[in-house]
Amino acid sequence: MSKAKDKNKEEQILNAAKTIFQSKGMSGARMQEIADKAGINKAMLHYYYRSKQLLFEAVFKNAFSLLAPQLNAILNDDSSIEEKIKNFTSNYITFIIKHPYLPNFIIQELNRNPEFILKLKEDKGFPNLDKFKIQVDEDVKKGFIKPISAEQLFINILALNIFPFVAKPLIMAFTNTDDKNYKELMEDRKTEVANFIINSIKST
Amino acid sequence: MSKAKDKNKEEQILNAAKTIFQSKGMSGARMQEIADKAGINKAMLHYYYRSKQLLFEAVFKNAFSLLAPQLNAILNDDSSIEEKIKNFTSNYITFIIKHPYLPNFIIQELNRNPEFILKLKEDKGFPNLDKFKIQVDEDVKKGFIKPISAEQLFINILALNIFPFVAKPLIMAFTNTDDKNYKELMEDRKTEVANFIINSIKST
DNA sequence: GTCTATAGCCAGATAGAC
DNA sequence: GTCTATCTGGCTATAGAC
Repeated sequence: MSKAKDKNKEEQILNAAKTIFQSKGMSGARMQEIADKAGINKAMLHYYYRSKQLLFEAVFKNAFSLLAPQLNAILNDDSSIEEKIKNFTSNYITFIIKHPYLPNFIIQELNRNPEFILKLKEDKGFPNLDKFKIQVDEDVKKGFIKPISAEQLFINILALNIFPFVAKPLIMAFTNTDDKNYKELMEDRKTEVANFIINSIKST
Repeated sequence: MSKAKDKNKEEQILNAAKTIFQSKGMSGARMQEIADKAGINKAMLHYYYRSKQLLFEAVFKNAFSLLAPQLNAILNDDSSIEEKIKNFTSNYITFIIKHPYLPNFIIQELNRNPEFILKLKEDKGFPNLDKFKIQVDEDVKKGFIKPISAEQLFINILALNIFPFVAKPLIMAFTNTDDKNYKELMEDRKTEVANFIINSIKST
């Protein structure tokens, strides 16, 4: 039974489904478990969402729609590269600390089902590198930053921000930290990551 | 039916199981599918490995034991930080291009089953940061590299190397690349990533 | 060791009463 | 809209012949 103030049943179900799907994946999740968590009957899941597959897709799209605006922020606003990196890193890590299962869920299910991405790409609002690419290329040309392709820089930014959450158990094991220490590491990264990137690309 | 020259049935099964488990995960994999791929009867899987769970654990340990030595290389050899980063990046990316499902598989199943890591940590040969930490701290103290904690540096190295493979579908979608372009991007990273890291940390 | 047949269970989906 | 009961199929695992 999730938080009391879900307006309607549909939302109540969606929230329960989110929790279960995000922690167990499509194939590991059980409709019964979702029903229990939502505090309703299993038959109602089918009444509202018809099938497990459709319920899953609703959850997935919802999850992705939370993430996409975060990316668009870095790609499409008008600030300098350096500011973009600082803002994105700090905002993104703050955001993920609140939704820790999100990136792993999306990555996981896209790997199982790469054709999903085609549907997502149709939506306007799907992150697009065009503007960012122009900006990076210009800054390189003007000598503001060291030569780097926009694609590689973008991959690096994503990697440094997202990976530590996706690989949490691995990282905790390697660095021999408990949950509290891990949290501190991630807090530090809100500024560390931006510095790391900017140090690397800025011209000397 | 996998490559003809599996010495014995056990290995033949293990190889088939590896393929299926790595692409579908524990809960998504079907024993029948593994049997088909191995070209043998479903009952034989149980004869050799008793249960799906045990077969899975065999595959998982096997996968992890491929990855661990790669990490130990960077953590425990005697070269300089800069050389370590260069060697690791180039070797690791070469290695993963050959085993693309590996990191995702390990990360995925550890997230579902964080207690797995406890068993792995018991093995000697489990990657350990102690030596790397001493080296980084000394280099920082001597002013060879900019101040950074060994843990954060290690996380960054892992992130930049591993993430692009884990998030392949996402990255292909964002950068609008096909399989061929993606491969080129990854090839470039064999040197790009090391440069990116070294640029960031080396003293000016 | 290898195979066929089947036990036994569990999960998604639906019928139908209320 | 909501619930109970049940159908149906698929999956792991094993019994048992060879």
